[in-house]
Amino acid sequence: MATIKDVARLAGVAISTASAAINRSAPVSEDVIAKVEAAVRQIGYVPHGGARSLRMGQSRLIGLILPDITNPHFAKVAKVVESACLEAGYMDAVYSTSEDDDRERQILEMMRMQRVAGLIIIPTRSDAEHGARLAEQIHVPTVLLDSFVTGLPYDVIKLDNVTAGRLATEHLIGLGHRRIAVTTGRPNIITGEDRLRGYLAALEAHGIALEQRLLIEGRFDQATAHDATLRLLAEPDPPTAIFALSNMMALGVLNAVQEMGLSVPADLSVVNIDDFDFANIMSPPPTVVSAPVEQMAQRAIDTLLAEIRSKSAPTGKVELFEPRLIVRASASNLAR
Amino acid sequence: MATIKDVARLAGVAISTASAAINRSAPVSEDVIAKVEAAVRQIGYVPHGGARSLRMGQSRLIGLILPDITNPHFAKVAKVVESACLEAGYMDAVYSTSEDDDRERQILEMMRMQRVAGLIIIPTRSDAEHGARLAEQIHVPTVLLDSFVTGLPYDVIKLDNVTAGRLATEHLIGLGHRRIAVTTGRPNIITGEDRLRGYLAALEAHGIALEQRLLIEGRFDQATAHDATLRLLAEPDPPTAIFALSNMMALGVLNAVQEMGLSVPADLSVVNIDDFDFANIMSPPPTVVSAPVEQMAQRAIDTLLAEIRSKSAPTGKVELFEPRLIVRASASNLAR
DNA sequence: TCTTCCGGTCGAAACGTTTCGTTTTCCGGT
DNA sequence: ACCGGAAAACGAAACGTTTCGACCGGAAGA
Repeated sequence: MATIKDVARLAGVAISTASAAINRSAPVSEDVIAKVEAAVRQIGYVPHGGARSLRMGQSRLIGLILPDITNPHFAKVAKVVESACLEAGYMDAVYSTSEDDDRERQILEMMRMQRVAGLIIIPTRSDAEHGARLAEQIHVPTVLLDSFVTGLPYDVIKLDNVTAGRLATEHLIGLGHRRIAVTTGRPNIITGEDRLRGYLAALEAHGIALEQRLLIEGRFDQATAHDATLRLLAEPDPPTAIFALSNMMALGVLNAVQEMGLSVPADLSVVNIDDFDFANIMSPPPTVVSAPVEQMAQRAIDTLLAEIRSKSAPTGKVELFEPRLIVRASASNLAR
Repeated sequence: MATIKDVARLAGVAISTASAAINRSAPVSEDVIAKVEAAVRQIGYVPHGGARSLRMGQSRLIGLILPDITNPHFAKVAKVVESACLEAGYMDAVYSTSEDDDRERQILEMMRMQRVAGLIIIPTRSDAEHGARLAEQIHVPTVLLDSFVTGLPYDVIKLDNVTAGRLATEHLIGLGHRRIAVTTGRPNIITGEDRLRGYLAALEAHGIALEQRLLIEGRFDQATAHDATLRLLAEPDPPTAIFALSNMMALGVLNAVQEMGLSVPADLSVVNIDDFDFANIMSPPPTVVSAPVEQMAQRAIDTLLAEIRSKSAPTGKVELFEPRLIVRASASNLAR
């Protein structure tokens, strides 16, 4: 395969000159640039990324670590990041942790092996212990997306989850609901905790007592939300509404209701966080609290790129994005 | 950062011995292995991927190039490939072409720069010209997924698209439909062409004349299918059924029908290829022809890995997977 | 006219691995 | 006690870049 040596020989210049011409990293005369570029095209030269990263101490690779690429929410993030990277001359390596700590560790190790220039992480857990472990393994500019990990000095981009939780809950309360169940994620995931906090705040603001049985601990996935819904609706005095903390959990709830031969919103009102692309062909079109995913992702990659380029230390700033309530048809006035 | 040199010094052995111990690439005594591994752990040594790829001529990276990671169909492929790679000690770099030739070219160049060990491609086009261009840029083991590109010697894994098209169409015909529109992809995408071929075969087998106006050329996306549906349904003598060639196009059709205040399947029957995860909460639950995406992706990465390991030339074999008709509620008997 | 400086070019070193040919060590057989 | 040979360990070269100091010639300033 063609190397820069071949280019240099063909162009009749020194290797270092060819390098300078290709990268515009030092003054080179016009005609030499022309000759070098011609040579590059002629032999189809493509720089060796490995050699480059060896010499320069870091590669033009950016790592994106998220829970599950299969979730449309995260797929959107991946797409935005990819585009931005490509534009900036970087590649990105996307990895799904599947919410598994070991896997996250393994991925982080591969990232390190590739000497990635920077990292965007949506971590599996937000507790301090996990944060410490992460910090130990990470030695490059990093931006935390969606989730804040206590004790880590990195920049954070996330939704105002407390407000999101409050918005959803208050909408249901405004509709007359009092027994509102909520499907949460595992503890130690700040996203979930904050949304729950918003829920609790709304309840309290309206003088509604919290019922522990209505708090369902899941794993942000479809299955647990599905099962919990089945169980909850079979109880005496079932909830009249469910607030699902994520898109996947909402799908689980909706499925369960449908399986039981009940219907939304007649038998149960549902609100969730995260919009769906295909919302208008769902039955019913869901009322949701949506997050500006793409903008957040864009901000994350912009921040990271800036940090990489400026070689500046992370500011440790937390940037909040505002959620928005979109009223459709999955939540209705409580019939009495 | 720690290098293998540090490991060697700490373990009290030569660099080459440390390397052999780490990679098990040459006989090393038990106690030396133990010492080296201890040293690795102690200083947190992680090999430098770039240096490795420089020396070995290829990296432990596998490229996955697909149309759009945001499409759940492709996201599934990405997930399967990622898992398999990780298991085999590889990393994968996923890229979306957005059906753009230039972008595909740019991605391919980055892949080459990284000296990827292999490639899985779902190409944007299937014509010979494009194939030639591709072949020119690719110099590593490659597997073509979903799509066959004429003139390329690589292994191919794909759905039996002709049968898929026939299955869908025959189901509609069996329901009494005669005016069946079909939303296709751009020409030169073999996937679409084959599915269309199945449609035509089914029509012919049942003695139904083809109406050109019912052939809608799209780009496998939601928007074109949406617009076409709007137009088609406004015509005199509109189709009673639509066969959507992809999941995204089906979404477009469904949206359009819903917008017009009509309903599926009462006013229009719809069948499409590719199932939806959330099928049972769609209204109506769609009748589809589904493809075993995950199995196909697994087969693709297995084939690629085998090829990389054995350093054998590609067999150029085309492997077909069978589609399956799943009858739900979006297609019904034609009321007369 | 002599010096200074700068744009342009060059050569060589260094980055961290793996690999291959060579040397050392150790063992069993005579 | 010695030899032969296999197993284990070693040292050095090579992979393809970028970067840095050195060099050269010509223009500008004295």
